[in-house]
Amino acid sequence: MAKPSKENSPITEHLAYLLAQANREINRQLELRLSKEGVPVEQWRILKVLSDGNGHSMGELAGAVLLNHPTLTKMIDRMVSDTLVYRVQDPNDRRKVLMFISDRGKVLCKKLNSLAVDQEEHILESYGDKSTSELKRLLESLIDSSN
Amino acid sequence: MAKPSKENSPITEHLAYLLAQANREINRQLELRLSKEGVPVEQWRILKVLSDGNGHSMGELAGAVLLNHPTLTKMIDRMVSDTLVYRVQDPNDRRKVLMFISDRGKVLCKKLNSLAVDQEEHILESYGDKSTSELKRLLESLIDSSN
DNA sequence: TTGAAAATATTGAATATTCAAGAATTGAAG
DNA sequence: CTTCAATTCTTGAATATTCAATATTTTCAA
Repeated sequence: MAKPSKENSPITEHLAYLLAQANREINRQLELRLSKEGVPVEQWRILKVLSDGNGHSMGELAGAVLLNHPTLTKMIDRMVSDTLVYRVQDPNDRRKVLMFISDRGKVLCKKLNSLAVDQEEHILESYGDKSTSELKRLLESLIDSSN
Repeated sequence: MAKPSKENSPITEHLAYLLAQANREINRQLELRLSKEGVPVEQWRILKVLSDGNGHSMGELAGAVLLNHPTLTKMIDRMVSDTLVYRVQDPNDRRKVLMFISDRGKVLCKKLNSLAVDQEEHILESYGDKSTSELKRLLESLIDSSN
């Protein structure tokens, strides 16, 4: 009898595929909410990271918001035009640029946060409290184990 | 005393962010393996879906491999140039195009499958059998509950 | 049967992302 | 000190993706 082999297993059983599918779906829902303010998900992430009021370098930001460096530069250019954030040269290391959130950025960020909370609550309802926190735990540990 | 509010929670605690991060990491690893054959992840998915030998319409494929329609068309154009797949007009509904995998495509798909299995095994080792299957179960159910 | 609406796939222009190279600054070895 | 390698960010060209419009075929109501 044939040994059960993974080589023929349908793509829908692969972890990589399930992650892509779930990510796509949740992201789509979030995008839909944030589009009420005309803001892409990445910009919300940027604002959220900067909303601690501290300066964050481009490299740091790129890692935090899951964008590569040149893409981030260009997105930040747009956000600077929209006066949501601003650049300051790091006085301690002039290779670096420190990004700060503006007052306008803070106001927008608050609105976006509440839209995002709406979504999380919607997930909690349809998916369940228990499952959600368990899923988060497992994802964190997967990310950990991948470094 | 302050009511604990989600509005200030760091971005790293949002389900959408954890999914994006995990997806990014696992996808990066898979990309790295498949790059040995010079094939992007999406093309492997396409080959895998087509490897049942049946014809699949573009719309069906687009859904299955998580690409939107025009992007898929252009990727298929490249794969046709590489003689990995070919188009046949659906005789029953001539609006549709049925995609088939070629012999060359099948050979490549086998190699890619084994590279992908390598990765899944690597995950099983570092992350654990139990966690992996539990994570898959939760992801499937999240995807279900989102429809 | 006919004609309007829906479904399917492709195309081209607009937009976004990525890769490779460049500019500026720092670190550190000799 | 001086110089060379490493770090950080930006830029421009190449590539890829997306949006809107188009072409073709089917469906279905009148």
